[in-house]
Amino acid sequence: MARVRYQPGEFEEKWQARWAAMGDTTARDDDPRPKYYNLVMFPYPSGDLHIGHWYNYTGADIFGRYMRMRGYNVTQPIGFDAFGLPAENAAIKRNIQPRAWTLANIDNMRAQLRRMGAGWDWSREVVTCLPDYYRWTQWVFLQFYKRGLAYRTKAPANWCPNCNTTLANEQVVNGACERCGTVVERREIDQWLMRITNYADELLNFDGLEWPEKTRLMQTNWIGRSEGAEIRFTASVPKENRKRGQRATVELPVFTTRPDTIYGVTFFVLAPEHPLVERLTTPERREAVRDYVEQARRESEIERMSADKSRVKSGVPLGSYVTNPVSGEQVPIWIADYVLMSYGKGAVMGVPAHDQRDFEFARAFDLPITQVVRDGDEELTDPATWAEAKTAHGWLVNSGPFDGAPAEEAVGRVIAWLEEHAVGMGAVNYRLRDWLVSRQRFWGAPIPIIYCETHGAVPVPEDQLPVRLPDEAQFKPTGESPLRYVPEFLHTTCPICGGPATRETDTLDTFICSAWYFLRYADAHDEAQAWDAEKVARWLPVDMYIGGPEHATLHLMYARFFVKALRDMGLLDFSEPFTRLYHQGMVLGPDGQKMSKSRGNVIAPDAVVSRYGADAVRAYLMFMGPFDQGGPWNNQGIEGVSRYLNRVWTLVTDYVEQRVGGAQAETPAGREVERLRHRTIARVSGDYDGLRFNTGLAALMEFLNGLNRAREESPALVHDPRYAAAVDTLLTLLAPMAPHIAEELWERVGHTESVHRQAWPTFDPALTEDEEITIVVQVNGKVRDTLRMAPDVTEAQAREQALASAKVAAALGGREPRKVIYVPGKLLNLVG
RNA sequence: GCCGGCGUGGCGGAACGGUAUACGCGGCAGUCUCAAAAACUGCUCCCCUCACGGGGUUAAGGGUUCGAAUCCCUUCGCCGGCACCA
Repeated sequence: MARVRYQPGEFEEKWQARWAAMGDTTARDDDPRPKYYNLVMFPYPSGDLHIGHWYNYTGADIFGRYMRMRGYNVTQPIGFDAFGLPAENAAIKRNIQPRAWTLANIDNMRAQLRRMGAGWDWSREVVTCLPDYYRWTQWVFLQFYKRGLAYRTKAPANWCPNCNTTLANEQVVNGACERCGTVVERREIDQWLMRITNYADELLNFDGLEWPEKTRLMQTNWIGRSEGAEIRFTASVPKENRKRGQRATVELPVFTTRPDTIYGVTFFVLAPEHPLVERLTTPERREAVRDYVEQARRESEIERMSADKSRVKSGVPLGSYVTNPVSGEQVPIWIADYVLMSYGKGAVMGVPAHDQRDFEFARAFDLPITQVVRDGDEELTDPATWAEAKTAHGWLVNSGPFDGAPAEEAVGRVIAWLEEHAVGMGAVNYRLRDWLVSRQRFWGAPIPIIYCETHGAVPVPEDQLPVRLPDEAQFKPTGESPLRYVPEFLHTTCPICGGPATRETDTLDTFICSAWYFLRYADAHDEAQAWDAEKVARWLPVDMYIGGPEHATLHLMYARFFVKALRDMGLLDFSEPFTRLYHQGMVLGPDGQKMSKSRGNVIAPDAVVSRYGADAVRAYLMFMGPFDQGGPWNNQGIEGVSRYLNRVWTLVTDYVEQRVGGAQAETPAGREVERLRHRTIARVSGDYDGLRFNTGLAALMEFLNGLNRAREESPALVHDPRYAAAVDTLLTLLAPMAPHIAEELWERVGHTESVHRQAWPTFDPALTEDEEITIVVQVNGKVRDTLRMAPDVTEAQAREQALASAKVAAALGGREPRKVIYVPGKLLNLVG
């Protein structure tokens, strides 16, 4: 008789349709069970779900299904992060509109997401490019604007000449555009920023969060908190109205982490872009300075991204001098591109003796080097003979009133002096910069601001939102937003005076859309407000967030900032969006390399799903290795997992066939089956809790192997109710990982209610142990024998048996054990 | 350069400080078959031994411990992040 084999194609889609009709994955707000918010990073609708999405979402779905069986009211919402550059680039390339391209992709990806068999809560779907979503993105932006957390300024911005837009600091990688790799330029333009720096300190606090250590560290380093002092140097400059001979004093503050080295300042350096450069330049230096500034502007980003950071320092003197407010000394002012306008005050006090970069600069231009810190009682040597700066903290020398101040105190004493004399203060500086959010592109949420000649920048009244994107635009590489060339969009009237006005034509960074989408999921279709406070209080914060680690300093930091700011506006009553965070690893191509079209090593999910079924793809992805590690795809690996599912199929269908007729009766073999069942429940539960799906599946494989062996040895097992329980447990434990086959077989076994509605099985710890255990006997730490004994064996009994063993006796060679280590139920070590 | 992570069979990977190599892949042998595929069974870290058995092995070296893949130190290699951050 031909056996009916496991053919997932025959039932997977049937169950997907039935589950949709059942509605179990649609979480109700009024469900009395405890809530569980199981979130995945929503996809960008690029066209197709790729294997990385499958990996991410399968792990999340297994966890969500598991939590549902554990009795939680789980929501696992899904949506689309639908604004962004690829749509616009596709529009340019194919001469279509971004909206049509995006919405078609979304339709396709919805079907692919369903084909995973994942328990999505479609009732909460959000699509960020639709007006009923971006209306509220604009509203959120205006709340930030009203409180001064969104502002417009003219400042140097990262400009990608290929994408024709500005970029956030976080989107610049090694001086190049994160998206296209083009070297980023600096441009002075008006732009919108979000005041994330207000929250720098609070963002450093991760208390109560279950986040990967690595991610917390990355954010911490990105924020880059340094403690030190602000010190105000002064310089004399010609008065701006240029009355002959009249001079004014300007302040030149610096930030330093080493105020204790203040007496070692021998020069002063400004960033080439520093606003006071021109005024501080003497006439005879004007030309050289202008050349250097020009050169730095042209080359800086390219040069600064070059790997060789030890390149020779460059710079030119301005011809003028600053006064050191502590020592009263005058030192020359230089500009040099090793000083960055974007960090600190854009100016540094040059202390070549105790800072390596200043040291190199002084060497390059023969500037004096004065030692002001000594390390213990060492003899002072001539700094001209040093190979590098002495950066250790120590005792002050050559430092006027501070001479002899010890390491611990020196910094504090100098700061106290600065404060007392009102020329500086203790200060904290951050590497983090405000978040630049305006993009000179079409396919984003329009910034809801109107410019009026008399009233300036005026926010669009909230009841007039959304500011709709026009249906069509022309895409030309002008460097300006295409919206500028849509007259119906551009021209409007001032909300205050009704006079002629123009709209802001930049759109918002898509990271704004994704910085609050997890709030909208709680109340996705509210037409009256961004979210209902009660619903958000019901569902937030997110209990589990699973997504890639590449967003550590982007989305994950922006979302934290948004939640904290919205909390301070009284719009939320919690401080952190994501309680538990988990990063899945990356699926590599069969060659162990990152998948890419050019390498030809891309695995298309649709193709493998049609060949092996969704369950096999899910299970194989999880079996590949630890979930946070990912690994190379192996075509034979999925064969193996598919074979396993086939064996499950065979075991259960055989059982259904063979149990017919015979009377129910316990068999001796049933005892071991029952123990195996309990042990497996314990293992799989623990593994699912910890997202260790690879070992969870290994346990399920061992379970199946054990059941096959037991039934082979005692065929009467099929009539033993403990075997029936084992079959049920196998399917129940498998259900989160391979939901379709589990459901199909569950029905074939004769159950009428979905396997996914079953309570997660419990286990009795007493039954997870074998009736007889193996005690390892070591002599001097080397294994010499193993003993089969009762689990409650005492040390004396174990010792007696061990000494009776010939192998042990031989190893001991007649000596008496000097010491005996006994680990109950596990091991006996005889030390001779 | 700085910060973090990781090195275990031919391969992916298991191992509360307690029998290293679970589970799977691949390979070898067998059952079934006219044959193949599928399915099933057994073997499969290295060395010595026909065997019984013994010795060795978690990148390399050292240390702590009755006992180390696991903890500590040094070196090498790979991966990720940051990078002239004052």
